[in-house]
Amino acid sequence: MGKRESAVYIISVAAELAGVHPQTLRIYERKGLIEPYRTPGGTRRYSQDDLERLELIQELTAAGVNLEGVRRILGLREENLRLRSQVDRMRRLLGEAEQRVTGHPAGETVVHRVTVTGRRHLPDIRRSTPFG
Amino acid sequence: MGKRESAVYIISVAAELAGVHPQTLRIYERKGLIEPYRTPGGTRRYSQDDLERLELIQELTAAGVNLEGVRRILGLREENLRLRSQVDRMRRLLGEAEQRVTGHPAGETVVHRVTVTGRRHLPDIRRSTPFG
DNA sequence: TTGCTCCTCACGTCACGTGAGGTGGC
DNA sequence: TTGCTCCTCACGTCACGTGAGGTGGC
Repeated sequence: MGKRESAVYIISVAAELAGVHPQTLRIYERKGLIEPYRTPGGTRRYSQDDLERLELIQELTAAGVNLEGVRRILGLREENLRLRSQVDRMRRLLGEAEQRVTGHPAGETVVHRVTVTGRRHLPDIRRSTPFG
Repeated sequence: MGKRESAVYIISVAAELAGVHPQTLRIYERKGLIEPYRTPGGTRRYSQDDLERLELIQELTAAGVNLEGVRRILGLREENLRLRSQVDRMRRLLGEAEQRVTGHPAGETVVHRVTVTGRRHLPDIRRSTPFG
Protein backbone atom coordinates (compact mmCIF):
# COMPACT_ATOMS: atom_id res chain seq x y z
CA MET A 1 0.00 0.00 0.00
CA GLY A 2 1.34 3.41 -0.92
CA LYS A 3 4.18 2.86 -3.39
CA ARG A 4 6.23 6.00 -3.66
CA GLU A 5 5.56 6.73 -7.35
CA SER A 6 1.83 6.04 -7.35
CA ALA A 7 1.11 7.85 -4.08
CA VAL A 8 0.04 11.20 -5.40
CA TYR A 9 -2.94 12.45 -3.37
CA ILE A 10 -2.41 14.54 -0.25
CA ILE A 11 -4.82 13.87 2.57
CA SER A 12 -7.28 16.68 1.78
CA VAL A 13 -7.62 15.49 -1.83
CA ALA A 14 -7.92 11.84 -0.85
CA ALA A 15 -10.56 12.77 1.70
CA GLU A 16 -12.51 14.77 -0.83
CA LEU A 17 -12.33 11.97 -3.41
CA ALA A 18 -13.40 9.41 -0.82
CA GLY A 19 -16.09 11.70 0.55
CA VAL A 20 -14.85 11.68 4.12
CA HIS A 21 -13.28 14.02 6.64
CA PRO A 22 -9.45 14.17 6.57
CA GLN A 23 -9.44 13.39 10.25
CA THR A 24 -11.38 10.23 9.46
CA LEU A 25 -8.52 9.07 7.25
CA ARG A 26 -6.12 9.60 10.13
CA ILE A 27 -8.37 7.49 12.34
CA TYR A 28 -8.47 4.74 9.71
CA GLU A 29 -4.71 4.75 9.64
CA ARG A 30 -4.40 4.59 13.41
CA LYS A 31 -6.78 1.62 13.45
CA GLY A 32 -4.69 -0.18 10.83
CA LEU A 33 -7.19 -0.02 7.96
CA ILE A 34 -4.95 1.81 5.52
CA GLU A 35 -1.31 2.76 5.36
CA PRO A 36 -0.54 5.62 2.98
CA TYR A 37 2.97 6.40 1.85
CA ARG A 38 4.70 9.06 3.91
CA THR A 39 6.94 11.69 2.37
CA PRO A 40 10.33 12.25 4.02
CA GLY A 41 8.70 15.30 5.61
CA GLY A 42 6.08 13.04 7.22
CA THR A 43 2.97 13.99 5.23
CA ARG A 44 0.64 11.28 3.93
CA ARG A 45 0.31 10.42 0.25
CA TYR A 46 -2.52 8.20 -0.98
CA SER A 47 -2.36 6.03 -4.12
CA GLN A 48 -5.19 4.92 -6.41
CA ASP A 49 -5.11 1.55 -4.64
CA ASP A 50 -5.54 3.35 -1.35
CA LEU A 51 -8.60 5.12 -2.76
CA GLU A 52 -10.13 1.83 -3.85
CA ARG A 53 -9.50 0.42 -0.42
CA LEU A 54 -11.16 3.51 1.04
CA GLU A 55 -14.19 2.85 -1.12
CA LEU A 56 -14.42 -0.68 0.29
CA ILE A 57 -14.11 0.70 3.79
CA GLN A 58 -16.88 3.19 3.09
CA GLU A 59 -19.18 0.43 1.87
CA LEU A 60 -18.58 -1.66 4.95
CA THR A 61 -18.96 1.12 7.50
CA ALA A 62 -22.06 2.36 5.69
CA ALA A 63 -23.44 -1.16 6.15
CA GLY A 64 -22.84 -0.85 9.89
CA VAL A 65 -19.51 -2.67 10.32
CA ASN A 66 -17.18 -1.02 12.82
CA LEU A 67 -13.49 -0.46 12.17
CA GLU A 68 -12.13 -3.60 13.80
CA GLY A 69 -14.67 -5.55 11.76
CA VAL A 70 -13.61 -3.78 8.58
CA ARG A 71 -9.97 -4.56 9.26
CA ARG A 72 -10.63 -8.27 9.59
CA ILE A 73 -13.07 -8.42 6.71
CA LEU A 74 -10.57 -6.82 4.34
CA GLY A 75 -8.00 -9.40 5.39
CA LEU A 76 -10.39 -12.29 4.94
CA ARG A 77 -11.46 -11.01 1.53
CA GLU A 78 -7.89 -10.82 0.32
CA GLU A 79 -7.23 -14.33 1.51
CA ASN A 80 -10.43 -15.42 -0.16
CA LEU A 81 -9.42 -13.93 -3.50
CA ARG A 82 -6.07 -15.69 -3.24
CA LEU A 83 -7.79 -19.00 -2.60
CA ARG A 84 -10.18 -18.47 -5.51
CA SER A 85 -7.43 -17.81 -8.00
CA GLN A 86 -5.55 -20.80 -6.64
CA VAL A 87 -8.58 -22.98 -7.27
CA ASP A 88 -8.84 -21.58 -10.79
CA ARG A 89 -5.21 -22.31 -11.48
CA MET A 90 -5.43 -25.86 -10.17
CA ARG A 91 -8.60 -26.46 -12.16
CA ARG A 92 -6.68 -25.45 -15.28
CA LEU A 93 -3.79 -27.72 -14.37
CA LEU A 94 -6.18 -30.61 -13.91
CA GLY A 95 -7.60 -29.94 -17.37
CA GLU A 96 -4.12 -29.96 -18.89
CA ALA A 97 -3.14 -33.11 -17.04
CA GLU A 98 -6.27 -34.83 -18.34
CA GLN A 99 -5.55 -33.68 -21.85
CA ARG A 100 -2.11 -35.28 -21.68
CA VAL A 101 -3.77 -38.56 -20.72
CA THR A 102 -6.71 -38.60 -23.12
CA GLY A 103 -5.03 -36.76 -25.99
CA HIS A 104 -7.88 -34.33 -26.51
CA PRO A 105 -8.82 -30.97 -24.99
CA ALA A 106 -10.52 -30.77 -21.65
CA GLY A 107 -14.18 -29.85 -21.43
CA GLU A 108 -16.92 -30.47 -18.94
CA THR A 109 -16.30 -34.18 -19.47
CA VAL A 110 -12.78 -33.82 -18.17
CA VAL A 111 -14.04 -32.81 -14.79
CA HIS A 112 -16.19 -35.90 -14.79
CA ARG A 113 -13.35 -38.18 -15.86
CA VAL A 114 -10.99 -36.82 -13.26
CA THR A 115 -13.68 -37.13 -10.67
CA VAL A 116 -14.28 -40.76 -11.47
CA THR A 117 -10.62 -41.68 -11.71
CA GLY A 118 -9.82 -39.87 -8.53
CA ARG A 119 -12.86 -41.32 -6.79
CA ARG A 120 -13.75 -37.84 -5.50
CA HIS A 121 -16.11 -35.06 -6.33
CA LEU A 122 -14.65 -31.93 -7.85
CA PRO A 123 -16.74 -29.19 -6.25
CA ASP A 124 -18.25 -26.50 -8.43
CA ILE A 125 -16.57 -23.22 -7.59
CA ARG A 126 -19.53 -21.32 -8.98
CA ARG A 127 -21.42 -22.48 -5.91
CA SER A 128 -19.26 -20.41 -3.59
CA THR A 129 -20.91 -17.03 -3.29
CA PRO A 130 -18.95 -13.94 -2.42
CA PHE A 131 -19.89 -12.22 0.77
CA GLY A 132 -21.12 -8.76 1.57
CA MET B 1 -28.04 -24.56 12.86
CA GLY B 2 -30.45 -25.96 15.42
CA LYS B 3 -31.42 -29.47 14.26
CA ARG B 4 -34.33 -30.69 16.28
CA GLU B 5 -32.62 -33.68 17.92
CA SER B 6 -29.38 -31.95 18.83
CA ALA B 7 -30.98 -28.77 20.09
CA VAL B 8 -31.12 -29.48 23.78
CA TYR B 9 -30.18 -26.35 25.73
CA ILE B 10 -32.82 -23.84 26.75
CA ILE B 11 -31.79 -20.22 26.59
CA SER B 12 -30.80 -19.84 30.23
CA VAL B 13 -28.50 -22.86 30.04
CA ALA B 14 -27.02 -21.81 26.71
CA ALA B 15 -26.39 -18.33 28.11
CA GLU B 16 -24.72 -19.72 31.19
CA LEU B 17 -22.53 -22.07 29.13
CA ALA B 18 -21.59 -19.24 26.78
CA GLY B 19 -21.08 -16.84 29.66
CA VAL B 20 -23.51 -14.22 28.41
CA HIS B 21 -26.87 -12.73 29.37
CA PRO B 22 -29.92 -14.55 27.95
CA GLN B 23 -31.10 -11.26 26.52
CA THR B 24 -27.81 -11.04 24.65
CA LEU B 25 -28.63 -14.32 22.90
CA ARG B 26 -31.96 -12.86 21.80
CA ILE B 27 -30.13 -9.84 20.41
CA TYR B 28 -27.70 -12.08 18.51
CA GLU B 29 -30.65 -13.87 16.99
CA ARG B 30 -32.39 -10.67 15.97
CA LYS B 31 -29.17 -9.51 14.30
CA GLY B 32 -28.90 -12.76 12.35
CA LEU B 33 -25.83 -14.18 14.10
CA ILE B 34 -27.43 -17.38 15.29
CA GLU B 35 -30.67 -19.21 14.69
CA PRO B 36 -31.59 -21.69 17.41
CA TYR B 37 -34.25 -24.32 16.89
CA ARG B 38 -37.70 -23.33 18.12
CA THR B 39 -40.01 -25.75 19.86
CA PRO B 40 -43.62 -25.85 18.67
CA GLY B 41 -44.35 -23.72 21.73
CA GLY B 42 -41.92 -21.07 20.45
CA THR B 43 -39.10 -21.42 22.98
CA ARG B 44 -35.49 -21.47 21.77
CA ARG B 45 -33.31 -24.60 21.87
CA TYR B 46 -29.55 -24.35 21.28
CA SER B 47 -27.40 -27.18 19.90
CA GLN B 48 -23.72 -27.91 20.51
CA ASP B 49 -22.99 -26.33 17.13
CA ASP B 50 -24.83 -23.24 18.27
CA LEU B 51 -22.63 -23.11 21.37
CA GLU B 52 -19.48 -23.35 19.29
CA ARG B 53 -20.75 -20.56 17.09
CA LEU B 54 -21.44 -18.54 20.23
CA GLU B 55 -17.86 -19.07 21.31
CA LEU B 56 -16.66 -17.66 18.00
CA ILE B 57 -18.98 -14.71 18.40
CA GLN B 58 -17.63 -14.11 21.89
CA GLU B 59 -14.06 -14.09 20.61
CA LEU B 60 -14.85 -11.61 17.90
CA THR B 61 -16.88 -9.21 20.03
CA ALA B 62 -14.25 -9.42 22.78
CA ALA B 63 -11.75 -8.33 20.11
CA GLY B 64 -13.92 -5.28 19.41
CA VAL B 65 -15.87 -6.41 16.33
CA ASN B 66 -19.50 -5.26 16.34
CA LEU B 67 -22.40 -7.54 15.47
CA GLU B 68 -22.70 -6.68 11.78
CA GLY B 69 -18.98 -7.29 11.49
CA VAL B 70 -19.31 -10.64 13.26
CA ARG B 71 -22.10 -11.68 10.93
CA ARG B 72 -20.01 -11.04 7.84
CA ILE B 73 -16.82 -12.49 9.28
CA LEU B 74 -18.56 -15.75 10.14
CA GLY B 75 -19.82 -15.98 6.56
CA LEU B 76 -16.42 -15.23 5.08
CA ARG B 77 -14.77 -17.78 7.34
CA GLU B 78 -17.14 -20.49 6.25
CA GLU B 79 -16.50 -19.69 2.62
CA ASN B 80 -12.80 -19.68 3.37
CA LEU B 81 -12.90 -23.14 4.90
CA ARG B 82 -14.82 -24.43 1.88
CA LEU B 83 -12.20 -23.01 -0.46
CA ARG B 84 -9.37 -24.49 1.58
CA SER B 85 -10.80 -27.96 1.51
CA GLN B 86 -11.44 -27.57 -2.20
CA VAL B 87 -7.78 -26.69 -2.74
CA ASP B 88 -6.75 -29.72 -0.70
CA ARG B 89 -8.97 -31.99 -2.75
CA MET B 90 -7.68 -30.66 -6.06
CA ARG B 91 -4.12 -30.92 -4.87
CA ARG B 92 -4.75 -34.61 -4.16
CA LEU B 93 -6.32 -35.08 -7.59
CA LEU B 94 -3.31 -33.47 -9.23
CA GLY B 95 -1.05 -35.87 -7.38
CA GLU B 96 -3.10 -38.83 -8.56
CA ALA B 97 -3.17 -37.56 -12.13
CA GLU B 98 0.60 -37.18 -12.11
CA GLN B 99 1.03 -40.67 -10.70
CA ARG B 100 -0.95 -42.07 -13.61
CA VAL B 101 1.43 -40.31 -16.02
CA THR B 102 4.76 -41.03 -14.34
CA GLY B 103 3.84 -44.39 -12.88
CA HIS B 104 5.19 -43.55 -9.46
CA PRO B 105 3.79 -41.79 -6.39
CA ALA B 106 3.66 -38.02 -6.22
CA GLY B 107 6.14 -36.15 -4.10
CA GLU B 108 7.64 -32.71 -4.07
CA THR B 109 8.96 -33.41 -7.58
CA VAL B 110 5.44 -33.96 -8.85
CA VAL B 111 4.56 -30.39 -8.08
CA HIS B 112 7.59 -29.33 -10.03
CA ARG B 113 6.77 -31.51 -13.01
CA VAL B 114 3.18 -30.34 -13.20
CA THR B 115 4.33 -26.78 -12.91
CA VAL B 116 6.73 -27.09 -15.81
CA THR B 117 4.34 -28.95 -18.07
CA GLY B 118 1.52 -26.59 -17.27
CA ARG B 119 3.75 -23.54 -17.55
CA ARG B 120 2.30 -22.24 -14.28
CA HIS B 121 3.27 -22.10 -10.64
CA LEU B 122 1.40 -24.27 -8.24
CA PRO B 123 1.06 -22.01 -5.21
CA ASP B 124 1.94 -23.33 -1.81
CA ILE B 125 -1.21 -23.48 0.26
CA ARG B 126 0.88 -23.39 3.42
CA ARG B 127 1.58 -19.78 2.57
CA SER B 128 -2.04 -18.76 3.08
CA THR B 129 -2.39 -17.72 6.69
CA PRO B 130 -5.70 -17.99 8.50
CA PHE B 131 -7.14 -14.75 9.76
CA GLY B 132 -8.06 -13.53 13.24
C1' DT C 1 1.56 35.40 4.96
C1' DT C 2 -1.68 31.87 3.24
C1' DG C 3 -3.13 27.21 3.17
C1' DC C 4 -1.82 23.19 3.83
C1' DT C 5 0.22 19.51 7.06
C1' DC C 6 0.93 17.31 11.77
C1' DC C 7 -0.92 16.12 16.41
C1' DT C 8 -4.34 15.76 20.71
C1' DC C 9 -8.62 16.68 23.14
C1' DA C 10 -13.79 17.17 23.45
C1' DC C 11 -18.44 16.57 22.13
C1' DG C 12 -22.62 14.21 19.91
C1' DT C 13 -24.55 10.09 18.14
C1' DC C 14 -25.28 5.42 17.84
C1' DA C 15 -24.66 0.33 18.85
C1' DC C 16 -24.98 -3.02 22.29
C1' DG C 17 -25.24 -5.15 26.65
C1' DT C 18 -27.89 -5.19 30.94
C1' DG C 19 -31.92 -4.91 33.36
C1' DA C 20 -36.73 -4.07 34.41
C1' DG C 21 -41.55 -4.80 33.51
C1' DG C 22 -45.42 -7.33 32.04
C1' DT C 23 -47.13 -11.86 29.58
C1' DG C 24 -48.05 -16.86 29.20
C1' DG C 25 -47.27 -22.05 29.25
C1' DC C 26 -45.02 -26.39 31.51
C1' DT D 1 -47.37 -21.26 42.80
C1' DT D 2 -42.58 -21.28 41.26
C1' DG D 3 -39.35 -20.61 37.67
C1' DC D 4 -38.87 -20.56 33.41
C1' DT D 5 -40.18 -18.58 28.66
C1' DC D 6 -41.68 -14.72 25.49
C1' DC D 7 -41.61 -9.75 24.26
C1' DT D 8 -40.55 -4.35 24.48
C1' DC D 9 -38.61 -0.25 26.55
C1' DA D 10 -34.88 2.41 29.02
C1' DC D 11 -30.40 3.39 30.65
C1' DG D 12 -25.11 3.37 30.69
C1' DT D 13 -21.01 2.74 28.16
C1' DC D 14 -18.17 2.84 24.37
C1' DA D 15 -16.73 3.50 19.39
C1' DC D 16 -16.35 6.75 15.85
C1' DG D 17 -16.94 10.75 13.20
C1' DT D 18 -16.61 15.78 13.44
C1' DG D 19 -14.53 19.76 14.87
C1' DA D 20 -11.55 22.87 17.40
C1' DG D 21 -7.04 24.27 18.93
C1' DG D 22 -2.23 24.74 18.61
C1' DT D 23 2.21 23.35 15.81
C1' DG D 24 5.44 23.46 11.85
C1' DG D 25 7.21 23.19 6.90
C1' DC D 26 6.53 24.24 1.67
